[in-house]
Amino acid sequence: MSRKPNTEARRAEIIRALQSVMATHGYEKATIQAIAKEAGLAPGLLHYHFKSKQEILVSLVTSLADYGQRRFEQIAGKAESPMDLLNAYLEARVGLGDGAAAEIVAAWVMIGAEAVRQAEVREVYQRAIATELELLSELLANCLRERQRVTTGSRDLAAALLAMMEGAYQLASATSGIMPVGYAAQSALRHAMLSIDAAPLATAS
Amino acid sequence: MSRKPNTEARRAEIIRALQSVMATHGYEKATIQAIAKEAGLAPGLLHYHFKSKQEILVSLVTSLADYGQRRFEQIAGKAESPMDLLNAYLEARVGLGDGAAAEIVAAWVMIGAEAVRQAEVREVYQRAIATELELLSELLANCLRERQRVTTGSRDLAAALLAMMEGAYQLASATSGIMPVGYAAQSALRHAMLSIDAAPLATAS
Amino acid sequence: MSRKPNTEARRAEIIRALQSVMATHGYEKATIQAIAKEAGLAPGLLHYHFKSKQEILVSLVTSLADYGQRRFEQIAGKAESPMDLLNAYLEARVGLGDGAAAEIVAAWVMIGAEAVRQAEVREVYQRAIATELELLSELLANCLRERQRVTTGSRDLAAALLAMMEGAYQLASATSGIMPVGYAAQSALRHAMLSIDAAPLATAS
Amino acid sequence: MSRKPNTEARRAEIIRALQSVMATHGYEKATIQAIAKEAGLAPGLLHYHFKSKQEILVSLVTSLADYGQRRFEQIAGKAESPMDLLNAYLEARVGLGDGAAAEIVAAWVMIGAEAVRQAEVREVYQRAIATELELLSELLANCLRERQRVTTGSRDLAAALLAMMEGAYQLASATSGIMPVGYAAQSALRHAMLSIDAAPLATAS
DNA sequence: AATGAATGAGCGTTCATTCAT
DNA sequence: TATGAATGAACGCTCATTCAT
Repeated sequence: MSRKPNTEARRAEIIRALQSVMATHGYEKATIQAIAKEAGLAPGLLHYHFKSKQEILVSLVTSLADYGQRRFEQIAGKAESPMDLLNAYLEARVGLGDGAAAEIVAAWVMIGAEAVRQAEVREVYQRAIATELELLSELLANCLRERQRVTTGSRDLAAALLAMMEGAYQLASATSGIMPVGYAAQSALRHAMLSIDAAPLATAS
Repeated sequence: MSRKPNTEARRAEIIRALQSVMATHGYEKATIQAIAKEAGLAPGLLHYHFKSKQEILVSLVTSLADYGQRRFEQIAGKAESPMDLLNAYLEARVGLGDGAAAEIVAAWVMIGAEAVRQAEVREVYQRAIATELELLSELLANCLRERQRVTTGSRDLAAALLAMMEGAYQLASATSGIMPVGYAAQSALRHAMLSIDAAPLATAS
Repeated sequence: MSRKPNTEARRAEIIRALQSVMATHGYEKATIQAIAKEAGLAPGLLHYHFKSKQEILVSLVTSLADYGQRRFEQIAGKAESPMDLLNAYLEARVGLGDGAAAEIVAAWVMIGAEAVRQAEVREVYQRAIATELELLSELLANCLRERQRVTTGSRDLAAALLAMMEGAYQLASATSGIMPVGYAAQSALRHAMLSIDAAPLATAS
Repeated sequence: MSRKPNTEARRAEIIRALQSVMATHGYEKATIQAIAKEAGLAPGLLHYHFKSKQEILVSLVTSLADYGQRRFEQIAGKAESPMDLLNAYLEARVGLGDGAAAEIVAAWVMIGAEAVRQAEVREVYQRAIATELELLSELLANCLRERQRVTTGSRDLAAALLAMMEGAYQLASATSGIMPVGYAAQSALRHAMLSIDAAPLATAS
């Protein structure tokens, strides 16, 4: 007899709507009214499901981080070698082709800017970045190990690749023609391979 | 009899104040009141010297682009070889150490986000990025030529390096410890050198 | 469950408040704050029900035009002869006696001035005037026909009478004693009757 | 040795500039900056020659009233009969053909609206209207006397004609095609003549 | 759960007026 | 006289948030 709570579904709709509006209008101009309209909901409902506008943003950040994780795991399922896994990761991050991806990428750029100025957003953003860094670092280390190289430089290399991907997001969103997102995957992979090959051989201890 | 115009000086002060406030609060929260306070001016005066808040932002973008240009030329003056020049460029872009640099870097990240959503900002941002790309591309081509390599990949390599630097700006501003800006210069240089060495030799035709 | 919309009622209140404030302070000085206070509403609410201040003004113009129309129809209901109808019209337009009328008249004068400088207001103002002109023209033609006169001059006469009424509004609002509004009805009627009598007889064809 | 004061010339320029700007933008939007630009003067200079913006407006009203007076006297110079004089008056008031006239007419409409809400403007506006009324009344009385009619109705008739002219200004400024200013002169003259002819004969006492 | 009206602080911008030069 | 920078109050408008229904 009790009503079935649909809070989780509603929250997801709202988060999704914020992502969509943020992609083109930024966070400040993503008004509650605009998000509600995008989601097809009454404005008042948003504050029923979320305490504040910032809470929607924070939820979006974790939501996007989770989405990236799932996407990688999905693509990685088919991979067998460490190199395949690395490739799968880069593909999951920057090898996005369709329109929905452009929205996600633009939204992520906006999130990055908000992370600079909002401590609460920064916290969850940082956590997401740190997780990425760790994952990528591990993937690179595995590649290095496979080729009998020392793994000391894997974290620095991961940071460089991460920066390249984030920068590609930015350039892809704010310019046209100069740097398509998809192109970044190749660049990153090439950089990774060059660096792996250039790494010193691990001596048997 | 008549009063001397001081518009140029005032405009510079205001632009500088916007940069400072944007670095920590973003563009939307960089209110006219806040900028005026930072500049030590009356709020109304800002609209005497600028038509709109957006005009201040656009001026800041070109101002920062010019600053980068001058900084490179200054550092490049001492350089002799193509490799030195490349190094000087990367140093000018990401080898910033002092506090003022962090402000510039953070402001540039905010500008990048605004470029996504404001056409007028995007235009001038794009122009700045294109100029950088061309310059860096030329520097890389010179390095390639010096080592008798084909220069076909120089533009793609330049784009990758540019993305890496922009991404480093973002990560440096929004996270701590993960990726210091200064570190990006080394990464970029290493990537450049690896790529140059890996480029095929130019055959005498 | 859901709340009932009350937009139409609120819009009417706001329009009414604008009319009241405009009558004594003009359009520019009829600030959103002042209108809100007059209506007993929070200032922000005005922009919830209207997109802009100008939209309130445009709504007021059509509202007043409609009111005039209704007022005429009401008075005209008792009329029987063409001359009675003409009299009813003039009465409805300028034979206003009570205090509410003075407010309407003054507001209309302000609207006239705004129509000169705001294209959007001019458009709806012009439409209202054109409707009046057509109606008055028809009423005059009927009077002329009843007396077997040619109706060729009816439109010019209508324009002259309309001008006289608008001018009476202006003089009644801006001066005291020189031209009471109510007096204009008599003048206009006299002018109409003289003109009708002076019109040439329609010859049987 | 002493500098030749040019205050009067400057004041005239400023008044003229206000008239020009008011005609299209109204009084509130006729900013000091805009008036100064129209006059080709520095903004600060306006408050050197006038105490306030309102003082410029008041000066404009008297200036326009004087201009009308001079214009009538000029045209009236050639007139011989009372009827010629009446005709000359109406011609001077509404028989304006060129472009400068449209500006004056529109400015006068704006002044009329300001007179409703500003006591100080109303005062001088009222004085101008009263002068007009007296003059027109006298002209009509002369026409009536010439035809041996009683002059009792001359003032009421004058008021009606004045209203018609003011209304014609309004309609000519805010609408197009419905009522050209120039047309009002004929209407008014016809109305005057009909009324004069209809006035009862003065009996020899 | 859901609606949509209501609130009021704060935004960018305008502008009459003042004033140092 | 003349200039143009400077001031600050007030404007129309936006918007996150609250709340009665």
